[in-house]
Amino acid sequence: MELREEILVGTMRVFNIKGLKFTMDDLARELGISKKTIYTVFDNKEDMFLALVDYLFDGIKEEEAKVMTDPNLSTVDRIRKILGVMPASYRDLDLGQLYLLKDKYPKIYAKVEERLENGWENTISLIEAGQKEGVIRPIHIPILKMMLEASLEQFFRRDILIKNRITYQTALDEVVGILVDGILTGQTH
Amino acid sequence: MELREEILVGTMRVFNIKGLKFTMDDLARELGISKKTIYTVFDNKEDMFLALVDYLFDGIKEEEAKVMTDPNLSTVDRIRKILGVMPASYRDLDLGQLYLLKDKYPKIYAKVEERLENGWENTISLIEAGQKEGVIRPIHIPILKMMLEASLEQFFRRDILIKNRITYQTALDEVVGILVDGILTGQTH
DNA sequence: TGGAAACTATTTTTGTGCATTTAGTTTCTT
DNA sequence: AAGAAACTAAATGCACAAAAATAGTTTCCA
Repeated sequence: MELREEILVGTMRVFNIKGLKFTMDDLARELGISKKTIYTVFDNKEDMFLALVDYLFDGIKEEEAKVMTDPNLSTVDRIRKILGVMPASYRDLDLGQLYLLKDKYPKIYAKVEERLENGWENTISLIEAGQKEGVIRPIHIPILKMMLEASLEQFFRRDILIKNRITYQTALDEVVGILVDGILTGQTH
Repeated sequence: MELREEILVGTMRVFNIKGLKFTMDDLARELGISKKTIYTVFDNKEDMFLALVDYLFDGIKEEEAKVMTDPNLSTVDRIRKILGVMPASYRDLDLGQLYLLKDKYPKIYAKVEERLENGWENTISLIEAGQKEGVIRPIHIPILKMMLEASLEQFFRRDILIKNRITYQTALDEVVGILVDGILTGQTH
């Protein structure tokens, strides 16, 4: 792994351990390199964060592209899979936490916001396709989007998963399942 | 309407206008009565809040009782209706806001927490009944609970409803609809 | 009886100086 | 070329006092 990527991955690690208030010294210690080396790659902390956001979302886009181009999947299959892609990457880094950087790093906040918004383009086009096919009910897509995002947020904010002994993956699968299938049985697919 | 109830309803109004930082002077002005009169009914502000919480939840319980005892409804009908009862009362007062009183009025926080928890007893028993009947899939009820609560919270926190020109009632119906039916068409009920 | 308004004891908020922390640089060393 | 460590300027946090706001009481008046 190249140095640049190593630093970004290390940033995620130290971010998850120390929270959003990690210092560049923390990061250097975590990586076992000196700050000087970090600053040979990135001009400043903000640039590093911005690169991290792109790195994360590019990974998501890549996974989404796989789902979109897989010829063996139906539209509904694709929706079911793609609804899990973005949330899955939350395991690497709680993107919601980045929102707390709003005051200190407004640029980062704007970038996360923008990429979270654009990150739904594939999903939206799939749902619209599904609606044209007649397999998806006419719903307000922003509401569905909001329900998924809000549910994810709760996984981190409250200790609901720990309390109920549910793993993140199980919970995520169930949330997507409820959104797609609802809670009723006896469906015709 | 008796004085006590008038004060509680006025508290909701002023709470929704001024936010959680309304003063007793604000309330007296809103009601067109003097503080003295308020203090003839309630010993202090905290007691008034506690009474308000009970007032709200008693209203919810009442609506729920109607749903539970209506002999014309199936279990699924009941679930669909009862999932809307608690959220509907959020229109009167954003209960989520009361959570912010945690530091200043821990007693109120505890009461809201306790009543929100107990408020799910009817819903839980209905879902369990539905699961026994085989009409509801085996899901983790806490996750469903969390999804509804998290979605509601978003209605108030973000301006998503205004942005998309969706009324609260429409959004609420759609959230409940998605939770119960999912987003797929072609279900057998 | 109840409203208006003045009053007071507490709380809450605000501003400020001081100590600490931290981003980014520089120096020295291997 | 890269690490360790010292360094600086700026940001942040904190203690504490002054100022403002507010809960609850009291007085007076219609």
